Amino acid sequence: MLKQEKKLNSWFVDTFNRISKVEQRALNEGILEEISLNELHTIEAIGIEGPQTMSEVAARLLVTVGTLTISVNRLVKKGFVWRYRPEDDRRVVMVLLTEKGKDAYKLHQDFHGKMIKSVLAELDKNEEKVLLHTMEKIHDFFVALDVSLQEQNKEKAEKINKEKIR
Amino acid sequence: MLKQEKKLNSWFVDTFNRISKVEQRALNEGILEEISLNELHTIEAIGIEGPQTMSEVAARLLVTVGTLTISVNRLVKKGFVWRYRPEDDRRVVMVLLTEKGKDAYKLHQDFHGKMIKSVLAELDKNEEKVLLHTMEKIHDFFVALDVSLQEQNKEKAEKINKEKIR
DNA sequence: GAAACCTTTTTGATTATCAAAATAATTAAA
DNA sequence: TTTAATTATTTTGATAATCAAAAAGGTTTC
Repeated sequence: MLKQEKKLNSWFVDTFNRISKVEQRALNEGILEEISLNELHTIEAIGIEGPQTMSEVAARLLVTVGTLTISVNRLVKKGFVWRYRPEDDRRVVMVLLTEKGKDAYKLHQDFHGKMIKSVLAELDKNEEKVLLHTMEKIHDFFVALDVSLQEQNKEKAEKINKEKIR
Repeated sequence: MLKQEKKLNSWFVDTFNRISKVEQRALNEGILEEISLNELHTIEAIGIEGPQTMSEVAARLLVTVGTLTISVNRLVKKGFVWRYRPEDDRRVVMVLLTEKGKDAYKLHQDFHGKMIKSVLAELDKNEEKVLLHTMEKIHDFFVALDVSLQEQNKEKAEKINKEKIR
């Protein structure tokens, strides 16, 4: 890596580390005191747009459905989430936010909004434009990389499986 | 939030979720197969610049020293890290990377380097310049926010403590 | 109506994390 | 120069997050 790339890299790494700490520390108020950052992200992924299946939410969070089951259990117990099986297809499980869950969602959205606004406040119009452009590129880059790695790992796992069968 | 802010926010959120997944999946090769992403980040924080104290490394990772002790135990057992007490001040514990640890460090740095290069490849010279400037600002912003939230929480904890004593 | 398929939960295991208590070593104070 | 205060780390006890694989409960297909 060149010197500039190194700098950029360490800013990325440290900023990313810090963002989750910041979110965690900001959780110390009101309703949010009784949930973890992860639970909040689950609430965020369920969203206020109406019921979602467990699979949909797990895909959005990039975790297995089993992992989601565990945090949803807790969120239901704490009163942030409702869970039910629809009559038409009783295999699936729908989850949606209760009023309390929606409040938490909104508080977190406000927090994100403030964060974004404060970041943008530091930048001039041109910088803002470049940042938007860059973030889109970075996002797309990671989506593509994620998908291709996922496929690679799948293939690898299948190979191993075949060898086991032999 | 305005439309642009919303976009920026959702890129942040999703990129954020994905980066750790991507790094995890990319770990599925060679030496890196035997360590977790977190352990790799510990290796990254120890670095190749020579021995560091436990406290220094913990501060860099933004975790408690107790947490670090646990992952260093494992890294020592797996042969990535050396640990010793220096003669001149036997309170502190120094950690440093073994050859194997350095190899892992370099592999991970290469991965980061590729990541940075692919992002920069999408930008023209001017955008690159602006991005560097912008990321520095964003980084500093989050460091400042993190520090101030940390202080707030400390004060709050002290208040609660005083009330308990009364 | 049995077999194949789909969706979720459960199980068993590991890792990451913290706060608080315990341990070990040094420095300051009496 | 023993005692107290300070510093640095580890241990302990507890909880949360995670996965893969097995189990359970439904639906479709043949």
